[in-house]
Amino acid sequence: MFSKTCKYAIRAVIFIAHKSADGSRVGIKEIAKGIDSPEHFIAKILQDLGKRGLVQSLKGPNGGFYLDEVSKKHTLADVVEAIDGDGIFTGCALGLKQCSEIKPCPLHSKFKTIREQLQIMLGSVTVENFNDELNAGISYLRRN
Amino acid sequence: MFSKTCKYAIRAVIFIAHKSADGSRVGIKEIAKGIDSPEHFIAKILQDLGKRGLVQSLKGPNGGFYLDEVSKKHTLADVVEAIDGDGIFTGCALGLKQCSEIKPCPLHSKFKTIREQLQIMLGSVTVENFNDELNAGISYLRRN
DNA sequence: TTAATAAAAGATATTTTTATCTTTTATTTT
DNA sequence: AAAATAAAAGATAAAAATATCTTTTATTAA
Ligand code: FES
Ligand code: FES
Repeated sequence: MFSKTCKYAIRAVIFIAHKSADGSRVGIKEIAKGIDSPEHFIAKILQDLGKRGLVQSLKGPNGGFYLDEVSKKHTLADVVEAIDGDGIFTGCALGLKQCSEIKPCPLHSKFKTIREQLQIMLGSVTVENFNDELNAGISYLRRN
Repeated sequence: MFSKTCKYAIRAVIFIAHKSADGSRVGIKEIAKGIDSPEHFIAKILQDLGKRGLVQSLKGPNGGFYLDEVSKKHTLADVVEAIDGDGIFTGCALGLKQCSEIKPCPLHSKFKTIREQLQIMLGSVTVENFNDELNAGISYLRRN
């Protein structure tokens, strides 16, 4: 569904939203531990998300990653698109060069419905939407 | 969504079902052209599907690939599972080691619905289901 | 203003996926 | 039986994804 990179990215932004909700910043080590990802790898991913304006960061002591008011409101669809591109929302299920109504693949009509539902679902939740349930221990960003 | 290998595989089995519906066999070159895939690569994939009993083949003149009565009835879910495994049907959207109700990721409940719909959709169509529409030129297995 | 901290940037390495090429085996036709 | 055909098998290669390591830059605190 999503690339491994994208899964890490989603977990990371949700984690940052959660941990920096009080205005503080979260370091890369804490993030890596919190979402169970390779430290240097998630660093690269966040660097990329930073360039795209999906996360903010500060260097030096007390530095780390955080989200400004705009970033908090980004949807998971934004994150997915930033990392994996829009192929998942627009591409052909069977890999035809072009998904289209005019010359559709055999799966087109049935697949389209599901693809749209995925897009609606991801577009309807912001990265900060999960803060409460993470606090309450109702959902998790890592497993043992 | 699916690996490139899996997309080729699905297109190939649908193509074979279509072309061998009359009891004949289809050669690897015709398949590769018909679904616009690298010839040697789809050969490897079909070799694999052959071992798993999802396609049949015969060597020598008039040889090629075909589907027996059982194979024709296999669903696209069977093909996907043979190539990509069941991760798409059972795995966590965010890559947690285990998808579960007890310690779910933030996306679990919403994602589960979509994952199930995908499984139902793929499980409800057999590889031969598309023969008529392919004949009628209503759907396609390649684009220019 | 020096030392410590933490991310950014750059370089390299490993693994997995995708693709290609060659040789062998099975089958059929002549 | 020999020649031709076509897939199976094996070996190699290229590309992409994932992961790690090192150096640099920015920021803060002592
Ligand atoms: S053409 Fe394949 S999904 Fe639209
Ligand atoms: S735990 Fe993530 S989808 Fe079920």
